[in-house]
Formats: sequence, C-alpha cells, structure tokens
Amino acid sequence: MIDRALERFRQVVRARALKASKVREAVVRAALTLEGHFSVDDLLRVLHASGVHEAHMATVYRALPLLVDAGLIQATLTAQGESQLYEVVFEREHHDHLVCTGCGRVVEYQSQALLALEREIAERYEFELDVRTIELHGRCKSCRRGEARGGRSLHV
Amino acid sequence: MIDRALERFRQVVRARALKASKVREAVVRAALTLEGHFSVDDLLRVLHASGVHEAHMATVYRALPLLVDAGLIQATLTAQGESQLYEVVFEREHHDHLVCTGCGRVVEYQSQALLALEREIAERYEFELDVRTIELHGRCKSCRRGEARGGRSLHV
DNA sequence: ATTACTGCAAAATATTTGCACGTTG
DNA sequence: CAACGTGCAAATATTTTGCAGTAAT
Repeated sequence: MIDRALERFRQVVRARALKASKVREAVVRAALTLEGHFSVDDLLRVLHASGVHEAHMATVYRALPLLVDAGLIQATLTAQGESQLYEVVFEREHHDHLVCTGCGRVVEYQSQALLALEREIAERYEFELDVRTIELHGRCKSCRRGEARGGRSLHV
Repeated sequence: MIDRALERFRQVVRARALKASKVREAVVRAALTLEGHFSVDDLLRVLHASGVHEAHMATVYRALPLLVDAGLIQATLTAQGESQLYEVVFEREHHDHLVCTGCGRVVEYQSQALLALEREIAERYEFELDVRTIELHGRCKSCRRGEARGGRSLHV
C-alpha cells in the first residue's frame, strides 16, 4: 500500500520537475502509517520515533501540500481551533465528520446519498470536486443533557 | 431587523448574567450590516468608520463568540488560510459554499435536499445540529482550462 | 459594592520565509 | 553545474491574556 502511495507521490514530484528526497519520502511513509487525524506535530513525532531525526518542522510543512496534491492526505476538521489536522485518504473509504460543539467528540459517518448529492451540486456549478469538507456541528446526546445550566442556549 | 437581533443578543447576555455594553452592541450593529464574508479586521474597520473609535481588536475578539452563540453570525470558510471569516446568518437564508482551489472563487448555493440529508444524518447519530459547515472544494471551469500546464494534477 | 467590560501591550501559537549548505538530476 | 531540498532561526500573523482603570447592576 505504501508502495503504491510512494509511486503516486513520485509521479507528482516528477510531473513538477522537482527532485526525489529521502526526508520527504520518509514523511510520506510516516503519514501513511497514521490512523486517525493528525497534526504536523504528531507527524513529526512519528518521524523522530522512527529514526528520521533530521526531519525538521519546516520540511514537514513544505512537504504536506505535495502529499495533499498527490491525493494521499487531506486537511480535515478545519473548523477546530489550534492547528490544522490531516488524515490519510489514499485507498481508504471516504467519510465525513460530525463534531460535538460541547465535548469535541468527532463521529465519522458515511453516506452514499450525501456523496451523490455533492457531486450533483458540483456538476451544476461546473466544478470538478476534489476535496469534500463536510463538517456538521451540533451537540451530542450526552452534552445536551447538561444544557439547562446555561451553556450555549440557542439552536438553529 | 437589527432590533430583533439586538433583542436576541440581549437575551443571551442576560441569560449568562453578563452586562450590557455599548461597545459590544455596536459590534452587533456593525456585524449585522455586513453583507458577505468578513474578518475581524473588516468588522473593526466598519466600527471605526461608523464612529466607534474606541472599539478595540481584543474587544471584538471577545464579543464574537457571543454573537455566534446568539445565532447572529457563523464562522465560515474555515478551510481558507489566513484569518477566520464570519457571515451573518440571522434572518438570512441558509446556504453552503463551493470553493475553487484554483482561483479561490466562492460560489454560494442552496439545496433543500442537502439540508434534509444533513438533518437525517445528525438525527441518526443523535446530534442536535447547530452549525452546518459544508464546504465543497474543487476546480471551477475556467481554472480547469489551464490545467495541462502542470498545476495540481490528480483528482478524486 | 461587586463583578463585568475595555483598551493596551505583551504573550502565546502556528505557519512561513531567508539563508547557507547539502543533495539530486 | 544548476536547481532543488533541508535545517535553523528569525519573521509573520492571528488570536489570547494579564492588568489597571471604567462602567454596569
């Protein structure tokens, strides 16, 4: 799997007349092993843990857009504060997120109907979809119980 | 309209045992006059232009979450870099965004079917929806024309 | 009187950039 | 050898916070 990803990555690198680089491919390898949502910092930790001690923050920041363009990872949960999170999308099932505004819990779900609808909308406006950021925000069941105490009070 | 918004805002303020404040209400008034997407800086400029010269950046940053909780504005286009953008949602039609990854153009669209589907999904996971961030990213027609020249090349 | 609100400046954070050197094609 | 990649540190930019004084309840 990582081999196919690396191959695809190299295609993009070549297509742009860039050069191969060990550190950058180590970033690809490290990213592809990650399971859930990860930050640049998480990725850096994995790199260091796997012996690539040279890997520097700036290098990771510079490499990530390439991984995104190669369709290996995708920025997600962009509405969360702090730092940008990513997740692997290469050869994984597409899913969207439901985020609880109370406890921050993130539920992943899949909906073929939603996917179809998105495509239809994109088509209507003559867009060629490439990233779908569908983030629904709301309060989960357990967070709603404590609501009377004067937390956020108005709902759509 | 602004009166209804202010009334709603005051409800939230009261509900939290906070105090009324002129500057904060000026922020509400200024925000409600804005048409499209705006940043904190935009809002600040409007405030200054309308004579509220005291209004300070920190005050605006502190006020915005209240406007959000009151359902007057909503953070949007969270995947764009730079600074957080907002838009007025109070008594306006709901819409979502289609963002071109090439030129940054943003198209707004409405889809009842999408809305219904979102609600259905939220219900399935027992979430009470409160903000819907549906941001579709792709390349618009005119940006796709220049594609062969080696820009982003892979699509989903 | 008590507690919140404000402006200011400083702090904290995340990401980007310039530069000198190493590596690749 | 020409161009790209890297580490490092410094720079940017945005948002947050502590503080001292002001305003609201």
